Amino acid sequence: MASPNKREDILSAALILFSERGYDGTTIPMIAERANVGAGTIYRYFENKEYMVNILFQECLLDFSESMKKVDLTATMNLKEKFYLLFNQMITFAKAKPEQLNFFDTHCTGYYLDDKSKKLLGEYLDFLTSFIEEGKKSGVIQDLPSDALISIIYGAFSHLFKLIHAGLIEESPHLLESLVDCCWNAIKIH
Amino acid sequence: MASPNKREDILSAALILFSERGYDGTTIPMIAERANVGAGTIYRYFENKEYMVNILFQECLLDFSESMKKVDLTATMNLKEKFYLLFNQMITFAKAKPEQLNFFDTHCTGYYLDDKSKKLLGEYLDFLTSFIEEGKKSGVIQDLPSDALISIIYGAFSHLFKLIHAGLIEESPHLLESLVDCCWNAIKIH
Amino acid sequence: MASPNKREDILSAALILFSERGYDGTTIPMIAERANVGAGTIYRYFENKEYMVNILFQECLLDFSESMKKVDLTATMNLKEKFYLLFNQMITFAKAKPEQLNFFDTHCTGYYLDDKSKKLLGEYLDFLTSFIEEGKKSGVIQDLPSDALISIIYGAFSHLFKLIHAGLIEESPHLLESLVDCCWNAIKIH
Amino acid sequence: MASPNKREDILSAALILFSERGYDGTTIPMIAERANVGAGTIYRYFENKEYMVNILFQECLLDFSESMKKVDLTATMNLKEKFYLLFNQMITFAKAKPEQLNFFDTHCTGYYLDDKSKKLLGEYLDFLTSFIEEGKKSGVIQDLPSDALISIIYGAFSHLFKLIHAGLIEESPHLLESLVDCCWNAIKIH
DNA sequence: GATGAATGAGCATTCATTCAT
DNA sequence: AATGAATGAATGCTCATTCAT
Repeated sequence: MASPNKREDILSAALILFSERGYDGTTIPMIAERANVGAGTIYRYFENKEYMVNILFQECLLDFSESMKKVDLTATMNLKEKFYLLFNQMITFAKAKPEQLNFFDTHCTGYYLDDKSKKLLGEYLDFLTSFIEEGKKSGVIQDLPSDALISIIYGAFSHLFKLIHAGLIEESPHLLESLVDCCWNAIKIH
Repeated sequence: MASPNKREDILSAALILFSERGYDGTTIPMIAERANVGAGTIYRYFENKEYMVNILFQECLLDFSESMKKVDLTATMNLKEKFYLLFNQMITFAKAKPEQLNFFDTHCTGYYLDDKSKKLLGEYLDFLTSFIEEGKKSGVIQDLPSDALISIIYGAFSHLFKLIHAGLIEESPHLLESLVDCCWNAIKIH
Repeated sequence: MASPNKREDILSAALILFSERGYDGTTIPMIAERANVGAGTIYRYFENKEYMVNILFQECLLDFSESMKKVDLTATMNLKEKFYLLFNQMITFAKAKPEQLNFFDTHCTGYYLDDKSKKLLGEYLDFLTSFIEEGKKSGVIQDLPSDALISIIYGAFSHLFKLIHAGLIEESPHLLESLVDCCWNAIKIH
Repeated sequence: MASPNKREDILSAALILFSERGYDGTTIPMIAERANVGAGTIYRYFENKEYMVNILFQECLLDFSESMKKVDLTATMNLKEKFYLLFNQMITFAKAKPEQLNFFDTHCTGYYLDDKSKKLLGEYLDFLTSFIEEGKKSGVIQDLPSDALISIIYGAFSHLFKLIHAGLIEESPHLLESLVDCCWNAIKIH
């Protein structure tokens, strides 16, 4: 009857509520109710609400970045091939865990993020940056600041998935295939 | 000494605070202090906090959409020319009123938005949609759902400006010119 | 209808409740109810509960020590005369403000007292000490540590008044006159 | 490894914590941690927190009063000799079990004391009273209410030991011998 | 019109107590 | 017998809102 893993129940509930209503718009009683635990139980697992968002943020980010780093980029591939593999991995993640993406997106600039969360975010961006730098060096990606290029691609990607997740846009294989093309066309040298 | 237009002072203060801390993370006393008015004064101008976000949202959106609709698109222009004009207008708006863009972006899916706000948002999207539809008909824009195309372009644009506004990316004329190209390349037929 | 001095109402209520139930046994709602104010109102006057006890403690102690320092000790008096004047002043205070004495007595070793409260307490004890020292030098008071002598006298005095205040012992002019004698006999050289 | 007597461990921990922080300032988890038992274990030995203070209070008081009643007062002694024996027994107890004295002192007026605790306290006071009455009859102790005289002596004694226990006054054989004299002088007929 | 003192509902958090293991 | 995870009532405190000035 009792769930064997209350910690996960709480994090799942928090993930969805934070995504829907934001950090300050979500109350501990809301999380407790959705997780089917008493309000006090939450404090057995998380020191306080702020620690909780940060842990959730870090777990989401690690999950996402590990998924990305898992992509097998062999040396013989050209950059476009690598880009497509990475981007498709991002799509795979977004389809599998839309709430995580949404949560990450809406909380990555929160005033409540602690140093560890910010550091982790920085590290992940560095990984993406180094990929883009490689493309610029080999002359296939436009010569714009790497963070700007990442921002453009990630913005397009995440905004689209936010609307898909909200049910405002219908997902289709064709759309997702085209999305990769769109993003590649946005940054490649013509 | 006293500001002649307290209503505007309040809205300006709210705009910035809502952008930085979100709706629920912003308190009426915070707004009152930043606007240099008493907390009670806010209730002379706005029925309550929820009405206030909605009015602010609607004013921002109207301001934005009027700015877009003001662009003079003469019949002789081709679609790319129109796109560039519209997009550059969006950039002009973003540079002039970065807080408004940021506020709009972070609040357009808020659970507290009322019907009027949602209706206005829909109308604005329709305007953009009809533009994209035109491009698809004339065979210069890819055959993807219009709202998806808008989402891609708007996502790229707004995410970049969010980072510029946060001081994480440096704005430059070259970057902004290239941004239009990127977005056009993302959706045009190659 | 509304009391003109809510701060005093709150402090009075807190004084009595803290005396009766201790710091931790007294809740903010209890204080609010007794003071006839809303619970939130208390926080307009006191940063938090801990600040409140400390302010109350300091005000009580200042009131008490000012009352003692007000006693006119002319140079021509001998030490016994001075002792009787001071002790009677203490009794006067105890009769006028029994709750203050009781509160002071039960809270002067509280773990929640801040540095300012402790400093004030130290200064007051120094005043008493210097009086006792004078008596020891002039050979009329026993040669024991001054703080021990103070403790003996104050202990006898405060314990008796605690029971009087609790209604367990009946106060009478004769008792109070005798109390001074008892205390003087306890410390004088025979 | 496990203590053979958890009940005593719990009472010892509670005694010290209640003395230092008061009844309401002490939590069950605090007691459990200090006693090296699980929080739930406490409820095997004590129905609830309130029963626990009362049992502790009663055990302390019985311990104290038995120690006092154990003093061998032979019929041939005069009252002063008896007083000195009794008082020195009190000092012996205070030196051996300072926490018990301190706990007793700070909790004997607690709102949470039940009828049994109050009855026991009354009985103990009656014992002391009858001793004082004897002295008054034989004309060596002043004619003041017995409970007042007890209060004066006990107040002086307990206050001094509170400060000794707190480390604010240094204990010395001379001080303790003098203390008896002080207290006797306070109440005897001169 | 403007204020900010006052309020109490509601928040994050703690803690006495229970109970499955 | 002993534990500590789980609970929810109750705490200290905040804040949207009201209203007397």
